Amino acid sequence: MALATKKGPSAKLRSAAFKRVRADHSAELAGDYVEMIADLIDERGEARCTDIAMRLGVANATVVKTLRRLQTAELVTQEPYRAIFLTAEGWKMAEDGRRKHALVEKFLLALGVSTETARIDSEGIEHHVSSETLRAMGKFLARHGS
Amino acid sequence: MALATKKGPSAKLRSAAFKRVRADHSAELAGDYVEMIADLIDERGEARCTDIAMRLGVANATVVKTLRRLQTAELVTQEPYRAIFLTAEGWKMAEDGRRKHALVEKFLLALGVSTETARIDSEGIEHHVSSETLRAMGKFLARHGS
DNA sequence: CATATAACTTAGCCTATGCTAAACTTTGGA
DNA sequence: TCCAAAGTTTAGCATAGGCTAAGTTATATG
Ligand SMILES: [Mn+2]
Ligand SMILES: [Mn+2]
Ligand SMILES: [Mn+2]
Ligand SMILES: [Mn+2]
Repeated sequence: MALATKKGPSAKLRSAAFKRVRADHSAELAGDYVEMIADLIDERGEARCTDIAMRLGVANATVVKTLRRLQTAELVTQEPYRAIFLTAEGWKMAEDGRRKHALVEKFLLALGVSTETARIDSEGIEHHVSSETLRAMGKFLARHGS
Repeated sequence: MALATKKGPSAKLRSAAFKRVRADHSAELAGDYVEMIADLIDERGEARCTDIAMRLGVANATVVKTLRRLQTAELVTQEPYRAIFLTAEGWKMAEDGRRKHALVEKFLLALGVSTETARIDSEGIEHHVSSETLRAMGKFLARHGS
């Protein structure tokens, strides 16, 4: 068959995209947690398991287990039955995440979607936006949107 | 503390975003598989485990196991040691996915990012774009870009 | 100041998604 | 034709991220 076989990138290059997605996803939960913990500390002075569980829409026990991993990763500290704190590294990750998240959300708004949709879609999209794309979104915002 | 406490959406509303992300993620693998199977069938006449494993960058056994789930979900059919086929539902999902994926990728290009970055970022972003955002991207493409 | 309630933790379970190693089929060449 | 290589499947393992139910600690209030 002498079909044009317009072939895309090599298998090697192709797999790079999926590897990036898998890497994004394995960093995602940690990013959302530290961002939320930072928000809770700023908003109400402290972050507690229950608030995180509420906001994420998962069971309390799930939060407890995840926090253990974040402790191992040196992103948070916690004494039993006490509030949760961020390490320096945790704060850095939270702030990077907030910046990126806010930019993506503002970008979607500037693109013309509703407040609700921007809020919801940005929660997933934020984790897959490379720095190059983030810059492009920033430029768009500078031209259009606020 | 009489801080302004500019509070965002209710916890209930907030959790909706994370629930959407979790739902997106649980649909994601199936979407990527059927899209890739459709591509392989179109490009080379048939889809085999090995090709999928190569392109995804995972082990063969992982693909075999995932295909079992997709069979249960009635998205693909397969006889032992034979090529993989899509059901009618599988083709529909593949085509919807291709449309969305292509639009997101073209949108990123129109936004000004490189071919490589558009290809890579769109692989993750496509799964978190609501129909409203997709429409907004379509409008942007109509104005700018090709 | 005692105790009921709220918050937190533990235990035990599940599914999805990954891996390696070993076994089994298919198939193209010699 | 037959057999080695390529492709496929199975078995067994691991981790992440969910859940419920039951136990433990802290705390607010009567
Ligand atoms: Mn997020
Ligand atoms: Mn994602
Ligand atoms: Mn896709
Ligand atoms: Mn994808």
